[in-house]
Amino acid sequence: MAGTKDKIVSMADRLVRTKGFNAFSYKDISAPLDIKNAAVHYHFPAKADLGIEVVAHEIALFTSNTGKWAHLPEDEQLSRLFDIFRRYNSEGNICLMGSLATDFETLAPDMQAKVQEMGSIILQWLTNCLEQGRKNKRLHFKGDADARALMIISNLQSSLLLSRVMGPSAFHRIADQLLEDICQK
Amino acid sequence: MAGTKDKIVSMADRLVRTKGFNAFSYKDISAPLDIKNAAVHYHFPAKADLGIEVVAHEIALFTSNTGKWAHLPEDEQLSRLFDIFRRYNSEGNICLMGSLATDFETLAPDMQAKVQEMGSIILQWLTNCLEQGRKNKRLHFKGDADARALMIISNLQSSLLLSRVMGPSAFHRIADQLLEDICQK
DNA sequence: AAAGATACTTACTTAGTAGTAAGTAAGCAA
DNA sequence: TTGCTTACTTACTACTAAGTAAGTATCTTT
Repeated sequence: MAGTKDKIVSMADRLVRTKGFNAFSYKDISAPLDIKNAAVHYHFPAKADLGIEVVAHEIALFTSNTGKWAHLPEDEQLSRLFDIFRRYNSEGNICLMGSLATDFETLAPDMQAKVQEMGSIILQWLTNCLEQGRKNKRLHFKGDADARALMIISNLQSSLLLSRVMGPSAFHRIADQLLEDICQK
Repeated sequence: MAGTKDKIVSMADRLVRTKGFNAFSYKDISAPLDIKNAAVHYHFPAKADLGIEVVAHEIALFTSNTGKWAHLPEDEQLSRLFDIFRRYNSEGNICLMGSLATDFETLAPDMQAKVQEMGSIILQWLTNCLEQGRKNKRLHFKGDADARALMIISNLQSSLLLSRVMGPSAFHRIADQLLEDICQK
């Protein structure tokens, strides 16, 4: 039996990705879970506490996933990352970074720090993956690996946003071209 | 004498780019302009009316700019587009599309339509610019011009978001790599 | 000078928001 | 059995949001 606390975090995650952090309220969480507003405050006194938990959960998930892929060739690892975003897209979700970066200036300092931590972790992993992949001749790109990592993350993030406005095919067209650019050459 | 209405739109534009559409209130506009809340409602009865005007203003600006560049070679036109984003970055602003795409699901239908219109106009221009540029051998890229246009817009948009979280150098590293990829080869 | 439009202000309503203080029911621990 | 903890609910405060109705000062037109 998944506890109330987990359900709240899961609900908040979904809401951040669909409506944005500033656009959802505790009522949006409490009503569907059939609990009271104050029950959410019991587990997460301030909204920032809930936001931090959502980000922490995402960091844990990312770390767990990339850990499982560690034995795979780099192009395959990259492909798994793309699959995650592909699923976000089909579910109408945007990525946490994309959503929270927009509202970044309005977030509490400790939540800002957590978002930055998430960014660093993702970028570090991707930079390493690209670097190793180029060494093993499985990936091909010009310039610094960390600049290229920034570009890829930026593209994945934003393609989900554009998909929402221009239709979901936008994501696939960007992702396919991106993979083609870097895997074959 | 710039009228109050223009000042309101300009203020709203800045607020959308810094805080997001859902995170600012009419008070954030009326207080700095030293007018009353209701004065903003006089010009823009509903918040969506103001949002639509902000987007319309951006469309007009974009059309005016690209019109002025029409005589330039395509790589130069592209470079001008990048300059605009470079200025956004140095001012700590994100682009309208990036900001409004995050909040897209929470926007009124007529405002959603206006955002989509803006997206179409920008993409159409960029696709055309890329296509012509490749024909004239001034730009070099693989695949469809409209997929590439999506990628570039997506990268520019999201690099501003990432800059906010990971530091402003993120934008420059992405933009420089992007231009290098497409101009020389 | 009179009538009307323009651009507001004053003063308000309605409907939310995050957050809290105090109480309670159920389970466990000594 | 008494006391403590967990996980809430009830009932609220303080505040902020968008939006409105009615009044006013200042131009503009006739």
